[in-house]
Amino acid sequence: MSTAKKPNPARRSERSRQAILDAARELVSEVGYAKVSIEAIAARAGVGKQTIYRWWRSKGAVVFDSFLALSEGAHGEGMALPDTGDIEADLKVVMRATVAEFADPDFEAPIRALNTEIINDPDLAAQYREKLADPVDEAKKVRLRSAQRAGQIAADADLDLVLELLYAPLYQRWLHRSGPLTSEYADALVDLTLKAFRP
Amino acid sequence: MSTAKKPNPARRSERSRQAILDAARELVSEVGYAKVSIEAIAARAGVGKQTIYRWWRSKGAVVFDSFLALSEGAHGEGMALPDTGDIEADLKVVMRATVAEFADPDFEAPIRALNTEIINDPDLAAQYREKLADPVDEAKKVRLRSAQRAGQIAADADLDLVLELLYAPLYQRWLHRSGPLTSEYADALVDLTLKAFRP
DNA sequence: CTCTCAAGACGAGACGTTACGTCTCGTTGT
DNA sequence: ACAACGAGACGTAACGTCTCGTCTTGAGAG
Repeated sequence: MSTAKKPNPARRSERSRQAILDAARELVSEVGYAKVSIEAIAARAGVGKQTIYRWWRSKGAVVFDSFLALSEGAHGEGMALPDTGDIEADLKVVMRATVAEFADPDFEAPIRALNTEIINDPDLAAQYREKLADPVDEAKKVRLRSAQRAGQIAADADLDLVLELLYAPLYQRWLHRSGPLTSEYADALVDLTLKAFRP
Repeated sequence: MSTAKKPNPARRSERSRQAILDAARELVSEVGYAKVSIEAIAARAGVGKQTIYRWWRSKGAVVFDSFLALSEGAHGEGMALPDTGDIEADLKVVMRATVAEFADPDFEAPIRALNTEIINDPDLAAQYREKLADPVDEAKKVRLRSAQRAGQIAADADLDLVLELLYAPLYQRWLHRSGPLTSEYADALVDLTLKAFRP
């Protein structure tokens, strides 16, 4: 029997929750993830430390939630990929957009922070996949299935594998800073992946 | 003009250096990277804290060096890949070995710790590529060039791209715990990559 | 080639600081 | 009313700097 007393979520202060999430996001951008402390988040949010410890189990969880809140609401129909009937062209558009996104310095710090936490915390990793990665991947798979029906991709292709071949090299190059992320690189990945999964 | 006084490396105590590196490696295995402190390393090594701060600029740098020391000496001819003339078979052997390595719990903690540091410290990332990744990649490229001469891989293939297609999906799957790492998976990556780069 | 011997790296640990996570306090809001 | 709240005190841990003597070492003297 766990003696843990559970706070009542119904009485939770939405104002404080928002202030904490905002403060966390701001601080990560300003001083970098490693230098952010829970005390600093509490001070910036004008909140008692206990209010943070009551609802989150670590700094990583707070920061993770603050990022999650950002991309919420983007989970409607707006995330459907373009479908012109030309899978190569459509994928290149999407991959080039991803490259551009990774090049934005404003995304650099938060995404690296996110990855740092995900690597070391299986719980957060699961939450990340469930709330962020899986929905986005599913949207991409919708487009890939359409390509399968059009005979542009092998009908028996493992779509998870397709996505890995497309995105993992890009992701690794960015994470390790092991090479330039250019439009040409994005195009090359699309060409190679389509060749690998050609019917 | 930097006013920093530089310690004289010629007078450095090799005994202390080794003790620190050993202590760091042990502690990471025992309690996990996040919970390792410089004070604990110093205590375990029987060394003054200043001796650590004198030669390393952060905990990450110490731990990184301790891993680096492990794989030193493996940089001879012993790291050449098998070359039976059959690139598919040879790559599958190597990839299956990599999968097995990643599955070893003893490697789990150190490699995740290493990646945590590399993501957030461009300096360590550069050192990692120079001292570890590049030499290993070069050995793999030797085998790939042999395959190119044998007409098993397109002569104009970008070998860095070949390696990324092979390893990045594996690496990402392990890092994010987003799927099982099996021999079948390793084989699939080899098959797909070879198809993508077929002449 | 051996013998000094000062420079400086060393082990130990004190120091002030920061942040941790827990724990009261009154206060506020539902 | 009661539980979550803002505020902040508390003991602990580790930070990075610093000052002690002590021990090592390499360059010059013999």
